[in-house]
Amino acid sequence: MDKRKAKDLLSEEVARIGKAVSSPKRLELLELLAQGEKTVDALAAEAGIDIKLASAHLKVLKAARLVVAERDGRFIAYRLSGEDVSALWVKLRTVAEEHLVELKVAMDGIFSAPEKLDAETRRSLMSKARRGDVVVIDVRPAAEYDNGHLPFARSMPLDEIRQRIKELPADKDIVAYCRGPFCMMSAEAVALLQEHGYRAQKIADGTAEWQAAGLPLTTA
Amino acid sequence: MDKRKAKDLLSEEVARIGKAVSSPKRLELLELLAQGEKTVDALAAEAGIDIKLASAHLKVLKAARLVVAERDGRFIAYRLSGEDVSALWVKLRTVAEEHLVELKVAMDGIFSAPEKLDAETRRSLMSKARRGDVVVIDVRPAAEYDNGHLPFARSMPLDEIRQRIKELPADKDIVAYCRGPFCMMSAEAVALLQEHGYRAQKIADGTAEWQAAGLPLTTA
DNA sequence: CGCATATTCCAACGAATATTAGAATAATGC
DNA sequence: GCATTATTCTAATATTCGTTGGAATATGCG
Repeated sequence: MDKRKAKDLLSEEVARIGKAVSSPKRLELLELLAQGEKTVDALAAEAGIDIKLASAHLKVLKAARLVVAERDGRFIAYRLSGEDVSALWVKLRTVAEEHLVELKVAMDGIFSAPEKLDAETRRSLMSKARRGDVVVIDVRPAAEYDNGHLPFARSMPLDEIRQRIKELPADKDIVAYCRGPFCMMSAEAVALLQEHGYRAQKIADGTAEWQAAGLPLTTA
Repeated sequence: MDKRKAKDLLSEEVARIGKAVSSPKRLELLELLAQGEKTVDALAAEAGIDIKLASAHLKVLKAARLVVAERDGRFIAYRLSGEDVSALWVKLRTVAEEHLVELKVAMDGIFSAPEKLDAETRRSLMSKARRGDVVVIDVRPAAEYDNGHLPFARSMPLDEIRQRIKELPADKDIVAYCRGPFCMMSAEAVALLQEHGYRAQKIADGTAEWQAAGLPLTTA
């Protein structure tokens, strides 16, 4: 029967996407690229791998059309080929979080307070932020903030908080977010702020999670 | 820095899900399981592979916690471990459909009319079905229909259509669906109905797509 | 108990993959 | 044009994965 061959062909094509997301390193690259366009250089440095290896992995992602490359002067910038790729990364991660006990255990060991958000919490956070009852800070590097951020959030990169801490109101609740549930920057920011007497907490959402929940981002 | 190790650990866990969905055969098994619980036997037969191989692939899926097995008498029935797994399959497929030119070409070669649905089309289909202006038929095996089906749809398995064709109204539009965009049953059903003078068309959605679009199923 | 059926386990092979090192390419700036 | 920087390509390695065949396990039935 020829139906078999047709079906195999279709499954094989989808498996190209599956293969692309079957490597830990590539998933980390996707998470980074979900924050915006980045050079091979920057990706390798942030993922803690050799540039050659990063290049090889990016080639695989490109072959699966999950990312596109564009030369920008001497550098080559990679970016996700669409919003749906970011959503796929979120879906993979949430399925893993839901079903893999090992991942739950690992996360409990790394993050003291998970702070997962549901639709209602997200909504109430936004109305509080709109009224100014809480200050939402984006602790990622400024370039990532510029690429898109939560509504009403202000940029306060982790490595600038020490110097700029005076800019934050001491009498208000501060909510920090970063790249998502696997990112440790918001936790560090919260620790730093609490040391200085601020009422700070983190949320697990990053821009990818926010967008996957159907909520809009602000692109400055 | 220890952050690296933590991050690697988290990525590795998610990659377990990625690895599980990196094989064409396993994806096909997931598509089948999205239609409901099935035995190893049935899965192997429908996927066109050896039982041993099916068992091996199911073991991988089970290790990634995407499926759960339960012994039922002499048989072992597998089922998806959650609705989110079905949604992951849909997401993988839609990303592939969106970005892989090769897949688009392959689908154009296999299916003459794609009939993708958007939110508005789905809504209008349902109101027409509710009013009885169209007859929605589920051409999958009866067991899959029983496991969950589109609202207002009636079961009319592909291999029973010939005998039961008189049950269908000749003066109404008939809309057939099956397991999803990769499934060929609805196309065959439509061809058969049109041969007999019925006004029939297919839609790409299966129950997984319907559910992933946020719409409810009916479980008989 | 012993036989039939359904499924898994084990071993083995070739194919595909991740990683590293070294050479090659491509654009920039003097 | 030449050195510099960023990236990719090629080749080589160890490892993992898909697949198949044969043995083992578990359940139901007479």
